[in-house]
Amino acid sequence: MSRVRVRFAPSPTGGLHLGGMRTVLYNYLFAKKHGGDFVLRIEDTDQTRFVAGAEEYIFNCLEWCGMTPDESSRKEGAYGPYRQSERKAIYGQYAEQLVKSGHAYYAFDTPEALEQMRIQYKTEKNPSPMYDAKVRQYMSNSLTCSPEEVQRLFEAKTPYVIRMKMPENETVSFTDMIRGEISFDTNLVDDKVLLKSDGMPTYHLAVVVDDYLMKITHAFRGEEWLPSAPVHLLLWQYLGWKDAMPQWAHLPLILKPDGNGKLSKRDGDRLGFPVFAMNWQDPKTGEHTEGFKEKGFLPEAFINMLALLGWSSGKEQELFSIEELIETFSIEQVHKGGAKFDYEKAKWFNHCYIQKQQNEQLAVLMQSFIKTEKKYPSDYLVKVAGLIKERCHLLSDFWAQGHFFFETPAIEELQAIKDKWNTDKAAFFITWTVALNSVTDWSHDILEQSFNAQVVATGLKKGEVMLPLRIMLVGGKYGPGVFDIAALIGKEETLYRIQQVVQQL
RNA sequence: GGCGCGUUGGUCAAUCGGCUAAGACGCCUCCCUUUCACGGAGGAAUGACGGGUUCGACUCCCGUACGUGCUACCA
Repeated sequence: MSRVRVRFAPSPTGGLHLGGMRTVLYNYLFAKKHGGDFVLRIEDTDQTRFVAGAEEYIFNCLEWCGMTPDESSRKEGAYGPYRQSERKAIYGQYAEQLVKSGHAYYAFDTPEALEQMRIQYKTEKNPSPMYDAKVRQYMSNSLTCSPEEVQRLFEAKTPYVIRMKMPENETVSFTDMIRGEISFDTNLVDDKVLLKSDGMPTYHLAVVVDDYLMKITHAFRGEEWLPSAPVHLLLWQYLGWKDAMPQWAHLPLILKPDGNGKLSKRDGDRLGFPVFAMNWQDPKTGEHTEGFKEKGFLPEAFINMLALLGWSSGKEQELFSIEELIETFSIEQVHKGGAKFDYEKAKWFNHCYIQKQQNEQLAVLMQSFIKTEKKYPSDYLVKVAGLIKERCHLLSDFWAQGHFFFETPAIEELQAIKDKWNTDKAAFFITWTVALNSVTDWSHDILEQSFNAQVVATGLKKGEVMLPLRIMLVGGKYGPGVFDIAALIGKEETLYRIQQVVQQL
């Protein structure tokens, strides 16, 4: 069998969403598992939808996840160029070849004529008429015009497209790697435009030609492409490449968490979670969309979560390293049905990966979330990371969970102390801070011993003074052990915080 | 409307004719922790519906319903 070659073929039109990233992942895993090549091909045949920066953005997203293509516009292999706009000259000849063999024809219909046709043939039973075998005989094309007329139109530089001539009464079928046997009736498929009037191919011609020329062996794409599969199948056949056709797999959709339908950027905005892999700013509207990366996701967690959204290994294991995914993944085990995206579960994955992460690395990752000007030594950050990591689902939780390591906190829960405050407690803290003043070995154990001794000496219950102490140091009822916190923030700051609060009571 | 595809707890899902239907997320209770979290122990919650086939069906077949995708000189 020939070397496995797969491709991810996005249009550079905007942010890369979950569905797109998952398509990349499955392609990548499949390629690596079979020792094949992972190709990135930019499908920029629609010049009206071109968005500046979108291609670079795609590269950035793949890089963040460590899924670098083996061949791409940045790393030319033997099958370039990898940008369809730069391959424009290639497609025309194949379209012409199809015209010669009788599988395609020139069509001169203006946009107005097409619209007119759709209105004319529209009925209640057929709300969207197709340019098909019946309709094409009433349109302006090389099937209805005489050769002389066609010649005249060419000479007059009349804009034209090349349309595929769909056969009548045929059944086209193929085996999808996920869904099995699928078949279509050609009477229900229209004469797709293959080559546009600007000389650019449409997706239909371009995928087939490029997949052939790039020797793609397996083609994975979203389920939304299923209805046009017969067009592609026939093209492979008419171009005489049937034996080289890749195996197809149509991936299920990723659905919105509530209600029904395909997950869209809007849902993320509405429900408060990212949909794009990384931050994306639309150059035209200036609209900014937060990505998983900037939201505080670790790429390993993001990938793990994505892999299991529509695929299952069949085992109980849920945490997979990229190597394990490559080892375990199989396209046949991808589900047929769409999966609703669950942000809570996504955060759970991230939480797991944060726990696995070394404190040293976490400290570096968390740095961008510190909101104070002051710089802290890295070993301080490492200690903080170790103390609060288990409370974080996102890297961005770092601040909410550990801000008091970097600033004197506002006392949110002052009332909780006030309610049960009395002179005994006030005396406790005053005498304890005095005792603390002479402590030289400022460590967790010493602090705890000192505190316990003071509790015994005053006859108070430990719990009565523990909670106030926590609130004095943290501002609220949360966070790591109080003596850990005190030990880390240091003597001066600890005493300062206690005194500040005691004064307010 | 037509065509395609899909349908196991709230969500992700296991099962490839033997089910008293795994597991995970989330939720609830309890334990641990004089905070929160982590961890531990429990709990509630599932085969869209109707027909077949079969000793036996969540698993196979057929209908129905529902959902979703497509139906552009967009991908």
